[in-house]
Amino acid sequence: MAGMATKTPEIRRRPGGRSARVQNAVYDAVGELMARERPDHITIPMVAERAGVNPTSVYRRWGDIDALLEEVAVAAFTRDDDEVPDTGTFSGDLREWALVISRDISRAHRTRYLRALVSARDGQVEQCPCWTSRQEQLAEMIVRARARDESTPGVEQVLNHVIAPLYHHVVFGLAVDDGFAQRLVGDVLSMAPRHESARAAK
Amino acid sequence: MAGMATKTPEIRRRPGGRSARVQNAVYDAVGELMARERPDHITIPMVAERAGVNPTSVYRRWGDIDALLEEVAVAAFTRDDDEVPDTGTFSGDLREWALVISRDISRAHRTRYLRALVSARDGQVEQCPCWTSRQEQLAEMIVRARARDESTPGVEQVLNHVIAPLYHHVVFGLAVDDGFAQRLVGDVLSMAPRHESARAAK
DNA sequence: CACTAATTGCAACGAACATTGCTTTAGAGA
DNA sequence: TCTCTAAAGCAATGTTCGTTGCAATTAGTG
Repeated sequence: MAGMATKTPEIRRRPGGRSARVQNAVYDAVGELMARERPDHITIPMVAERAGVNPTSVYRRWGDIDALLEEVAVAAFTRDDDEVPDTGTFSGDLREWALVISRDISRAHRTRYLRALVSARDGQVEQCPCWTSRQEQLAEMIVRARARDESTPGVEQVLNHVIAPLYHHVVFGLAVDDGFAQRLVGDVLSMAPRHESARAAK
Repeated sequence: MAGMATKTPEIRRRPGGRSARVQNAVYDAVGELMARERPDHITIPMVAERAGVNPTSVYRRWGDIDALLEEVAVAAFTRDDDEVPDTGTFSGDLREWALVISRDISRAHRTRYLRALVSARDGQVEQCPCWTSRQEQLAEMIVRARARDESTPGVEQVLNHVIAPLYHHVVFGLAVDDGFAQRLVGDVLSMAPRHESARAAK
């Protein structure tokens, strides 16, 4: 599962045909298996059988199970259906934003994918589209708040004290509920803002 | 790798004999392999060969690779050589404590074991001895500080805003250095203390 | 409608892993 | 020292995974 962010989600040469059907079947099969099996116990014959596809096809197209899982994981995380909250106050924005993220990553299959990403990577996990998009959203909220002359924590602080604890809890199997997210937001809002460069604020 | 905290580190029936030699050889082999191979690519024949031991012995004693990796991981994390800092002030204690932990978990093989734990678990990772001992240390520091009439953040806050970010960075492959740990401590010290029950403070 | 190229399915093969019955070794107690 | 027994080694076997050559199918193109 190496090379996560390097592979561009290129369009298949024959989008409407059998290739696409096979790909979808395989994706679905992976999704179903991820819901009930540990990632490192998933094999290509497994997904092939569940997808009603010949294992050879999977081997040829993806090479090994890591590449396949990686591709599906990226696909699962890379959808930008989420919009940046704009409630009028930074605390409101942050609260809503944290809730969305918290509910998102605490869904069962999401947790699996997260863990898969972690265990698969030798090096950096970040630089995945999902992460950078989150950072950009946060930066936007902060810029807007500061334009309103609000005092806000820095990007790094929010990442460290809201995102990190959320992900930590999810990855380590601890409970994550709305209250937890809210408490984190309350904590970070009560922190003294640290001076930091505006590099992350685009 | 399920059942982490359930297995007590029982004493082998023949501590001085061949069993112990085999166990040590296997443990060492796992350690070496963990340093250069992803956990889910490590097989029993691999460790057996490197340990100079018959694979059958490993199969019989540990059952499968997950149980073996789990046992070694616990052994690696379960050593209470760390003592609680006592600098006279809570901020000093916390700083030192964070540094020790930060340096500990950012060592290469430590990172591996952490990731192995994460990917191995379906349920909770916590309740491993290493975690609870950390919590107890923290609680002790807080009790001492409050006995000196210092105002401190709660146990949960420190866990969320110091431990969680540290582990998050390690697990996700981001850089962790002393400065990072220090910044986290600074942040949490500047937070408004939240009222919480004293359940964690023993 | 036919042609061409890509992709899938099929089948056979080799390699690695996992299991089991039996033998041998070595530590512990009498 | 001798005996006993738990654990390790050995060898044979079954299973699953991964690879490869070849035929069949399918989707674009003229």
